[in-house]
Amino acid sequence: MASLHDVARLAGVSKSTVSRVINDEYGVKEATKIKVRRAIEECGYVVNQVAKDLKSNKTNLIGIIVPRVASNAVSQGVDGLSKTFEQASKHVLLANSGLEAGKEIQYIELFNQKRVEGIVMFATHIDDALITAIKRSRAPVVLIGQDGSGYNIPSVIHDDYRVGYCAAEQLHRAGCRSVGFLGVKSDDIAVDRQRYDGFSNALNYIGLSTPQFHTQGQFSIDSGREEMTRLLADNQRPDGIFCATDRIAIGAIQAIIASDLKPGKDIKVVGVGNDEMASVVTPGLSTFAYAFEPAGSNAAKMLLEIIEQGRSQVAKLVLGFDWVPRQSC
Amino acid sequence: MASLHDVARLAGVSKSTVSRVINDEYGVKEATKIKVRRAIEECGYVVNQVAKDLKSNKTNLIGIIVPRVASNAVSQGVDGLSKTFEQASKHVLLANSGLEAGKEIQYIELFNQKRVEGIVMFATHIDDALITAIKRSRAPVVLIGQDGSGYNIPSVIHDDYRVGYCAAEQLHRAGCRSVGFLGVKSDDIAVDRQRYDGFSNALNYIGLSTPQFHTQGQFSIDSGREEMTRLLADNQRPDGIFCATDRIAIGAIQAIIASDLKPGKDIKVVGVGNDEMASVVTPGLSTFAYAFEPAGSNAAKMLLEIIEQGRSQVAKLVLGFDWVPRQSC
DNA sequence: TTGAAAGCGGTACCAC
DNA sequence: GTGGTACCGCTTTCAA
Repeated sequence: MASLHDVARLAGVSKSTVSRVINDEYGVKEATKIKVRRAIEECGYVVNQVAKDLKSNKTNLIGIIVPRVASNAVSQGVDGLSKTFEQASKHVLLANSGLEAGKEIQYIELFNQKRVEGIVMFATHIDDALITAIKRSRAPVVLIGQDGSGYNIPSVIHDDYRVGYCAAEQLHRAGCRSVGFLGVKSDDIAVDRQRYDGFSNALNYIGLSTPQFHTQGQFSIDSGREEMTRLLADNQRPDGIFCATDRIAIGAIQAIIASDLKPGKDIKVVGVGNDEMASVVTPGLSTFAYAFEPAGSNAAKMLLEIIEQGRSQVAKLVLGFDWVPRQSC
Repeated sequence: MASLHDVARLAGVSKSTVSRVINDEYGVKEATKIKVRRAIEECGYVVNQVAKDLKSNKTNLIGIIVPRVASNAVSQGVDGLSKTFEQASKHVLLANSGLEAGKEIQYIELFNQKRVEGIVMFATHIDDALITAIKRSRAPVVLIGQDGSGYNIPSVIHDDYRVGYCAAEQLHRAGCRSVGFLGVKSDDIAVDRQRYDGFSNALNYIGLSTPQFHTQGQFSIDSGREEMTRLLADNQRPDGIFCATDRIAIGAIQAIIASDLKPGKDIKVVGVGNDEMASVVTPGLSTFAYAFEPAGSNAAKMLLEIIEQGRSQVAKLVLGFDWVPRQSC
């Protein structure tokens, strides 16, 4: 592959001159410019950004770590991130941990070797190893989805506690007296713990009894259906359920229908996220719309501020949500 | 940031020795190894991959260009790509063109400057400028979603012609006599042209009349609903419709219901893709399941083969699909 | 077993 | 206006 040196030889000038032409610097005679441009064309020269990055000690690179791409929260978040970074002339390295433990940490190290200027990570959980890895990282890290601000890691999160609280209020307002929670594994603070706590505390405040149940399934329609089927078979008969995600809620609705009960009437159902699916199921799923793409663009802005100013004014950004009432509650 | 040189000074050895220790090479005395490792620890040295890449003239980098991430086809495809590349120790640069014309071409050039070893592109259309840019690219390019094999560009596509053909057969088998097509803009060869042609030719072969209509909307539920509403208002009364995508089909179903007709009975509806939404709408949407993640992993394998062998055995990979019958047809 | 030095492809300072 | 040269951080002979 042709280098500056080759171009210089071909044009009969020095590397310095070629460099000047390429970078549109002042003080090069028009005639030489033309010579050089012809030489560039002739040998198909393409700038070597690797060499430039080394020399300038700057990569304009941002690393993004995701557990998987094919999820509403992540794919929309990545769109928000990449658009914002693109505007700031940053380029994006994408790493997919595939939910394998330890992979995120490897990627943080790899990204530091690649001299990224910052890292955005979609977190599914937080543990000590991860925190240590983030602390060791030269490149600043911003978290999306889980709150790391307690460990001094800037984070963009959704208002998971309050969404649980509001869910209880909505179910109560709809006349429910006996309710439960379909959650996920408990090390997911944002999705399970926070939403459950908000829900539970609101029930308490309202004067209803604590949740009848708190299942711990997966992030899928199937899992929601199975958990709900099991509960109904167990003779659990709530009049309202709050589901940690819309997919779980949709599965629950299917189970309710399969038991010859009417979701939205016999049992009210509330989800979280406002997945597009929520708008097409029957009955329509009442849910809380989360701002997934803004989560990405805000995280990007925070990270850019940290990169440019050395620190961010905001330690934690909590995004609001909107209640989207449909037929299920 | 500490460099080899700093470590060497701290350990009282030469850069060469430090390099040997870092890369686990033979012939370094145990005692020196220990000295060096302590020095590395002490100054928090992290390998500079940029310098390594320059020196070795190898980046292990792959560029991926997408129109957006938040789409079923793309997000699943990217999962397939990133998993396969990860296994081959390649890293992924992600560029989001945001559907802006010309952006893809800029990214191809940028990726070449960054010395990526190959590029995968999710194409929404193909034009001369794009083909020229791909031809000029040093890094080999593999297309996903549109067929560039006619221009000698390796491509992974779905069997869009045949899906149209099968859709006609399914509608016919379900008793339809008068059918139409809800498409997208016609420069989308794969999604509009191919599916329509297969559909139309099958009708002809079967002995039914050609499609009553061929609309050109967007890739959205709303667009599908609007087009179908307009058709029904126009006194079009097909007994079957084939929709270029599941979202369009879901919109159409909504419009049919809003007109007090029964989708799946008065008007049969068939989609393409097997979006998860198709399984949760009522009536369930009959559709063809596309292999989005395999599209990604196969494209990755093709690209890796080209990078390693210099060329690929396969010029074009056509992925099959499965008929997923539900209530809408 | 270790070190000195050249070079990867650029940039930038200093001469001429 | 243009060229020579040192250097960014690493690897890799070649010598010692």
